[in-house]
Amino acid sequence: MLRTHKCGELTKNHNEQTVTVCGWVDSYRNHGNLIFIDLRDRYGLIQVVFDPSDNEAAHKLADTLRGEDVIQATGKVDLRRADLVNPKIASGEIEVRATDLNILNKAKLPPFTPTSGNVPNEELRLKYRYIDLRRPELQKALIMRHKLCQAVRNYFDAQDFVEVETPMLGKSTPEGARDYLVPSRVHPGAFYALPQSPQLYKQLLMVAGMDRYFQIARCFRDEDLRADRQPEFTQIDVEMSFVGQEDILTTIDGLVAHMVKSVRGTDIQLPLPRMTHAEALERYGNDKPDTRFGMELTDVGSIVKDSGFGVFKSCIENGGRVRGINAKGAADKYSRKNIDELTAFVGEYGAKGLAFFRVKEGKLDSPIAKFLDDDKQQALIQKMGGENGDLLFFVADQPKVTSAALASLRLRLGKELKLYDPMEMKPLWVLDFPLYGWDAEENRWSAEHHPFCNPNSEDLGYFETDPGKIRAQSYDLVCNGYECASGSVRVHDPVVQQKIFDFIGLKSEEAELKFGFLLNALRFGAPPHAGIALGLDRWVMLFLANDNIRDVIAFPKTQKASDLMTEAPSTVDAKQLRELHIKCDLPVE
RNA sequence: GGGCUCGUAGCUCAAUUGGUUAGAGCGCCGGACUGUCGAUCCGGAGGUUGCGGGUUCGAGCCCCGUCGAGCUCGCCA
Repeated sequence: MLRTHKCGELTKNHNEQTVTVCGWVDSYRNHGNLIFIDLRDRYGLIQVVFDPSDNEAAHKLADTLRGEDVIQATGKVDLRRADLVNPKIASGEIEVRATDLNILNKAKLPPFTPTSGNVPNEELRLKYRYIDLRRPELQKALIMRHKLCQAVRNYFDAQDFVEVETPMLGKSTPEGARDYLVPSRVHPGAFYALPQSPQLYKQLLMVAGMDRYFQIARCFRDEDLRADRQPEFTQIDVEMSFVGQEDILTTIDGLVAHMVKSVRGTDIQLPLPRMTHAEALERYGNDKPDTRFGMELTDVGSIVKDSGFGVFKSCIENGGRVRGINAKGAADKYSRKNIDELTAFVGEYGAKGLAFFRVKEGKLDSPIAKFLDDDKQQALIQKMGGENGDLLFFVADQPKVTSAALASLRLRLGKELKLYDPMEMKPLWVLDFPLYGWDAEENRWSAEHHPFCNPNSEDLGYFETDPGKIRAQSYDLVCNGYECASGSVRVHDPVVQQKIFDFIGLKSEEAELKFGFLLNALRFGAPPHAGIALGLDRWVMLFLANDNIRDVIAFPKTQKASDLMTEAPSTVDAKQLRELHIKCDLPVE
């Protein structure tokens, strides 16, 4: 060991002890005859003092120290005089009077100073990620991530779950996200796919009788990225046999409570609230509601359908809806210009306009208020729960557009008006998702969750009449507007599974080819089973109240899925390609 | 694939309507200094304004293209 103590662990209890510490030079203050170094490691800072009367050579060497140099210093821990205590750092009551200095690695001038407080642009941070990761904030995120994983493993282990590793090199399957492919050298022209999730393997583990499985599993999806999406991410993957939906919900309720307790030290009330998919869409406009604040969507179609405002009226006549939200007390906080910006904002979701009214002296104040008579104005104010000073927004459009536009507007206003505490966590279950959605592009029904999800037994009659009405035995766990877990009761009957493949237009030969192993397994004694997967990255984000997934991943990729540090992906040698029987057909400019 | 924002010194940013030699703070280099902790003081170096083209008497600023980063719609069972 090159050190006897960590920088951040020294306290006044170590007074008079001779210690050796190692770390990075965080800052230096050179007074000529007296040199102060703040030495940093993962655990904190300690001030090291070099006095020529302690050791002239060490003092002389300390004169050359600069930021981010890695050093080893030996000396006696000394209580600081009361007037010299630095309350800003944990070890501020003490310092190390160095009698020896060893420069372990003289650092080049770094492209940025990780602990200066001004954070450089992300491009630079990602290129020099190893320097960026010296920032205590990122170290905190990685440590929390580790703690969370530990809590997850403890929770499941205590309940007889077994963590099983499943293959990274698997089979490409239709449905779902685009696969990352890995060419096979020994099977010319054939490819493995990296897992989008261990979905099929975990079901096969149930057939194998593992009964209770979990895995902290890396998953890969080759789709366009977002602030909360990386091409490779981590799932807490769970599957159980001989259980139904209720058992999964209860098990995961317990897991969430355990995670919150482990990370935050606080208790969360169980069971977690539940809401149907239909209710979420109606009240919040999306299937992942942020329930930390109100401002729920209100339908005012019945009031405006025969009003003098043509936009509202014709919208209703054409099968659309008029819905609105009430930004309490925001009438003076949004200028005409701000509202124009909001109009453009909802335009991104297909809304052709954004009607707004300020509630003023008990009436509506707006360029379009004149189209609504007194009775309608009063009815609107009442329905929206309007009070003087409120700002009402309405979108008149096709139902889906009103949902999407108002859901996003609500989130934006909630954030801008600071309607919630960013540290608060409000998880809830969203249940009764539709099993199928109409895929206009492919002109067929397709599975909303995945094709292994069991239909709600009450809805089987809709297969022939109205497939969009079939509810799935699936469930999402939503927290603060993020989908952070998703699962379902699986099909364990090969006949039903075949029927579903038929229904989504997967020809039986193709189903046999792509999923034959699953259908086969279901024929060999498959227990009823159900499962779920939690997005680990998103949970870490939630616990840190962070909205950027890259800040909770040690080595993340950019939006174009490249690694700025290693410069992956990259071209490879012609020899490698030949071995893989691959020729590149690059796009021509 | 579409929309929007950004790119100026090592870093964070500024630069009036398109107008002289592109500035500041931090950092860096040299010097001074025995109690600092965002040390202080004195001096200094540091720029192909991402790249390419265009408009103009004149471009960091306007236009077109391109590269990169971010946000987002589509996409993500």
